[in-house]
Amino acid sequence: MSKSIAIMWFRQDLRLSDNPALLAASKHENILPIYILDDENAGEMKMGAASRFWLHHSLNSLKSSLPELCVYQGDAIEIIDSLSKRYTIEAIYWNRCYEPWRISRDKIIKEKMHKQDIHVESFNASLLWEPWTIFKEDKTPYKVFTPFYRKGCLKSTPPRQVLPQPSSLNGVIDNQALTIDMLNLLPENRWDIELAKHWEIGEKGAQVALARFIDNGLSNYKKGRNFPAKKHTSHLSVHIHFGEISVHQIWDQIQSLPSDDNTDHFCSELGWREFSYSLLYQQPELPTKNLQTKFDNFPWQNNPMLLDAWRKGKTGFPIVDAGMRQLWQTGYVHNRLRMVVGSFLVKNLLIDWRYGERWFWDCLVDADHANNSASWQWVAGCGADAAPYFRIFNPITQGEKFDPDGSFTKKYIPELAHLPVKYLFSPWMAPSEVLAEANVTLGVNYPHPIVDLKASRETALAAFSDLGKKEI
DNA sequence: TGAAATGTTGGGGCG
DNA sequence: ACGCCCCAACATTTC
Repeated sequence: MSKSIAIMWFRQDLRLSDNPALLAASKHENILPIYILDDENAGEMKMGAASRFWLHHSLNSLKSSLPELCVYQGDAIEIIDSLSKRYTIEAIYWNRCYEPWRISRDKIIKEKMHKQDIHVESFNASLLWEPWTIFKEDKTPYKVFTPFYRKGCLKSTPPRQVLPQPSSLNGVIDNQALTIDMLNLLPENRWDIELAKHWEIGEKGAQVALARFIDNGLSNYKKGRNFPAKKHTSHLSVHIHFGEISVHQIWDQIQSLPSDDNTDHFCSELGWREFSYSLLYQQPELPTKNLQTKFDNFPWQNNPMLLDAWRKGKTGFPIVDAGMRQLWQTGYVHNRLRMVVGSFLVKNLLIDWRYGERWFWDCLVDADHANNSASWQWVAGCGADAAPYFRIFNPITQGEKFDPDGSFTKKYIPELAHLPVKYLFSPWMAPSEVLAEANVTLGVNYPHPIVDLKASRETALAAFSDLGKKEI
């Protein structure tokens, strides 16, 4: 007789606290905690390189806090099937994920297990409000953020209570499981070593990040969040994405503080995440298809040279390059700069937002399908409740406004470190003696601007305006 | 969660 | 003293 077990299937919930599926599994005598790297079902949506690096460390962190963690690689449907043949399974527990490919895969597994009379139970661990519960009065989903959040979420049933960590867990080892190292999640040329220095990965790191944010960042969040050189953003996105901390835990702690503009604003940012998930749930093709179909006719240029310069942070526009180099060096970009570099790619370079989405997907440690695709559609102007297409960021003005002393830009572009702030965001305007004094030679140690700001802006606006005419 | 173009106002220099 | 012009500074409109 094979051993009788309950399976706790970890996915995007790599934590012990406030983990509903784990708590349910902990009532069983013998638990097999598993993680499956399922690139097969993910297909094009499989995790990018930066995410894999994070996953590697997060799994190790999780494993060290559990009696055991068994990892597998491949089609989750087959792997769970095979487990069901080798063990007597009392139950399978997991927390819900919302990517379309996972929803359809999980549905198949659920049906298969039901046929074998195996109890399968899924829980909500990563959204404050389930996307199928928030609708307008006419029963259709919200398409505008503010009413979605204010009338939909805030007026709905409050988020569930935070759950305690299981008091005890009896882990079982499956000798056919792989080791975490065998998943090959780390890159061959070890850029991950430098990246790792910027982060504390795992459940403990997530709690530290939240505490640090509440102590230092939150008090001036609303204004401070716009300045990349300041430390007023939470840096929680990646921990939330991997479920090292739950939004319920965050919401709960912030709501327990005296309410003000800063706490409200931060909570509304969590609301944007809910909104993105709602959009993805209602529109599974969000990552690839313009929500506003008139953008299907947009005359993208998709010039590979320009795309390459953007990726490498060599556009000749210092605030853009600083953002893109921050992405490459740390796996993260400050929110203000995500908007700046996004606007620049789509509107000044006329490159399809999907190229930006793919690059971010590969480079961001917090790459998240719902957030990434909803945000790129927002920047491009083709999404729901999107920034209007004519809102084109001026990288000079944005630099001057949001990095006024130039410290952020100079950190990531050391070759401009000696340039006076007056010319830092537009080095091509600097008199030649100023450039010489600062040891800057355009075209040699820092690029000439790859486009003309004014002309490219006008081209983009004209292309967009044509779109409107075709529609009619 | 823009920016540029255009419009308006009011203080000060100047004939 | 007065009108005229210039032009910041701010407001509104347009893309």
